[in-house]
Amino acid sequence: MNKAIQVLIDRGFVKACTDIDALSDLMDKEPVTFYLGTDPTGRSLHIGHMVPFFAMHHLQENGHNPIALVGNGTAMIGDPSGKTELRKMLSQEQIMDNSKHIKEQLSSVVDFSENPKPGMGKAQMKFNGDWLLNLNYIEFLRDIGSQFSVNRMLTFESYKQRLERGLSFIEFNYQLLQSYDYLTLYRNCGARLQIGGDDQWGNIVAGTDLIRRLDGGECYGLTFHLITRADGKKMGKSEQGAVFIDPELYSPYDFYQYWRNVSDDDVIKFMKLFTFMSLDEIADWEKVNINEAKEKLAYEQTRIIHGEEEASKARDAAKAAFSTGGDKSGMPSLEVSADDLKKGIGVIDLFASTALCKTKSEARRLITDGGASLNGEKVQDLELVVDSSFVQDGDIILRAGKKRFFRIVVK
RNA sequence: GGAGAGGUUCCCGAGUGGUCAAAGGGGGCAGACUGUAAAUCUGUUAGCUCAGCUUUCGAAGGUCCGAAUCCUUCUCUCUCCA
Repeated sequence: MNKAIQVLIDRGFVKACTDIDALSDLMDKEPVTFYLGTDPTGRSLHIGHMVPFFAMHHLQENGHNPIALVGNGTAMIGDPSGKTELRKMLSQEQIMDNSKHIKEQLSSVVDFSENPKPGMGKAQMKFNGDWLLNLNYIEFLRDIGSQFSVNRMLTFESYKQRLERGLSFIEFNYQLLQSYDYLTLYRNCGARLQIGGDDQWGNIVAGTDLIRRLDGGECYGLTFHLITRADGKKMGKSEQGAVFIDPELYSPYDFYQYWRNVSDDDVIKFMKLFTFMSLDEIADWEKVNINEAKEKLAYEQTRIIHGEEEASKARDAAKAAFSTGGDKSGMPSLEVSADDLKKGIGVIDLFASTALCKTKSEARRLITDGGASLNGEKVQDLELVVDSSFVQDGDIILRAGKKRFFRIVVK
């Protein structure tokens, strides 16, 4: 088996391949240009999106050339695969704005530099709007549409669910557009492989079929497991919503905490998928205390996404919160002026002004339930007024429940 | 175009004139137990100036002392027919 593919198999990525032996031979023979598409439907990617990009990283490291395709064209349509409902229509401006963010975010995992290190593949980024947005409808139907059998499409697993709940024609076209992407990248960039999550299987196979029919070219598809957590929840979803890559939407501290709190059963699996640690190193972590392994996982993952400095800050802040010592500065915080504090702030207002509680009712409830603490002391009184006398070492530490901390910094 | 069904609080889903801020489940939050894990049990889950008040049941009007529940118009979704 080809080395690059073996890496992906060993790390637990691979779910299915159109022809793994043929693909392996091809990759042994020459560097392969491969692509992965993402539709910019949100302002930020979340960690669930990242699995195939980590795979892309490993393939690049082994000398193959990635194309990150940003679907600013397909984002106008919406992919029905794996979804139960029609995607909300996005405006062109939103999509372009999203695309910009995504480009930056991918750089943490994939090296887009002009001159990558020797032995590494050269990566590029493409936008499918470049060829999709100005398509001529009639021409497209004649050239591409004629190659697709509706009967066959209807048998695809990805449409089954939607056939029951309703599928609009616009989404039914998605597969044709994604196939056309593949065809275009095959023709213009020599792409021979498309990778993606397993929900993309149908779309990917449709693409290889199209290329074979029109150009007689042999191309491949490789899909990865859709990652689920041991508790059955969707990867990348936290209680608050998606775990975004963008630090504005999801702070590095919370990001670190997300990984710090994964289930025992997921730790090793996630190390393989979401870090660049070698398999040998991971095997060593398997032997040590599971809690330390979680810390390592959280640190590594945060380092990759947010950088060394943020990762250390997040780790120190977590230490400060959960044990003693450590630098608290990475903890989510809010500045309050010394004057305001002198006057005193009601506990309810104080909690409600932080990310700990969204509303005053929620703050009231939290205190009533006995889940709120100030500097480690449980808040008993709803009427309590917090003033300067509560300040210790320049700040006040609020806590909701056992593990949500917030720092009030006096200015 | 015709016929029918339906849009309920974060989600699913009850509710057909007052006892409805709305059953039940899921999810979330909190408490107990723990290892910042899982499982389990308990409480809680619209907002606020919180034993009171205000805004919610697709939208806008109307009937009534009183509507999520009745009427009118609009709108969206689904199913069947052409």
